[in-house]
Amino acid sequence: MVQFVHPSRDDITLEGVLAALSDPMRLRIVKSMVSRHGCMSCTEAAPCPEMAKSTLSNHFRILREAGLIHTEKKGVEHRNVIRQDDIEARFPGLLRTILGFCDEPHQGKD
Amino acid sequence: MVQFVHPSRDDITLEGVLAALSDPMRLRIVKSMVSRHGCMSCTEAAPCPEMAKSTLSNHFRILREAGLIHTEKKGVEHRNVIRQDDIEARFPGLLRTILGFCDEPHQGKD
DNA sequence: TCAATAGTTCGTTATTGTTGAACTACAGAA
DNA sequence: TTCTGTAGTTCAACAATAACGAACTATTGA
Repeated sequence: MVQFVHPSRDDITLEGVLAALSDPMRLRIVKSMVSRHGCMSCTEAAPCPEMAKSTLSNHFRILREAGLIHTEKKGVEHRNVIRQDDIEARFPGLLRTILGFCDEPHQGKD
Repeated sequence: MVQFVHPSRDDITLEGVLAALSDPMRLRIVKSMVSRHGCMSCTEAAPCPEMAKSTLSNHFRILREAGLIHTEKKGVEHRNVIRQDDIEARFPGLLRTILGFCDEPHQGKD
């Protein structure tokens, strides 16, 4: 089963986005997804490996329901993409501004 | 007594600011303080009159400890000012960007 | 079919938010 | 000075949310 809830562009709220990004772990998840600019599985985007799977899953659900990421099933894993266009359309400059201030996590920009 | 805790400019963190602003009530408090651009007592800046004093007090404490506002005692009330310069120095454009998206609360800009 | 992998859901525990009541601090009046 | 009213804070209780491990589902490959 596992139905993914994705708000439409217009249903993305400022409070929702800020609340989702107010958690350091989620901020790092989003940051690495933006710098990668492509799909990432939940495990790939995990900010630290010792985090419980259930906690990670919860963070992705929050990001998803805030409209920050789009998730779809691809085989055994979930492919997550940042909804950069939607966020930009809704709150121009917001994501860029916020992410510009947080430190690079570890991504190698291969 | 009542010692106010104000982080120094450098101790203001992005997560702290985002967490403080991720609450709709606090967002409205900050918004009205910015548009007023002057001191406001806690009661003046209250987003809705039916909110419990203790809740309001807690919101102001969070904003204060996040470095968003500066509070000082003035007679029987507390004068709160937004630390716009500090936030701007630390995270240029952040406050302006965020506040630009949230609706005007009610302030009449007298 | 069986085992392994990627995530989700559930139940428990810990942390945080909300509220009314009691408290502190100050201002003005008597 | 003392008394009263006002502005906020602190405290204790309860409610909501977050983190975790364990059990579960779905898919892949042997």
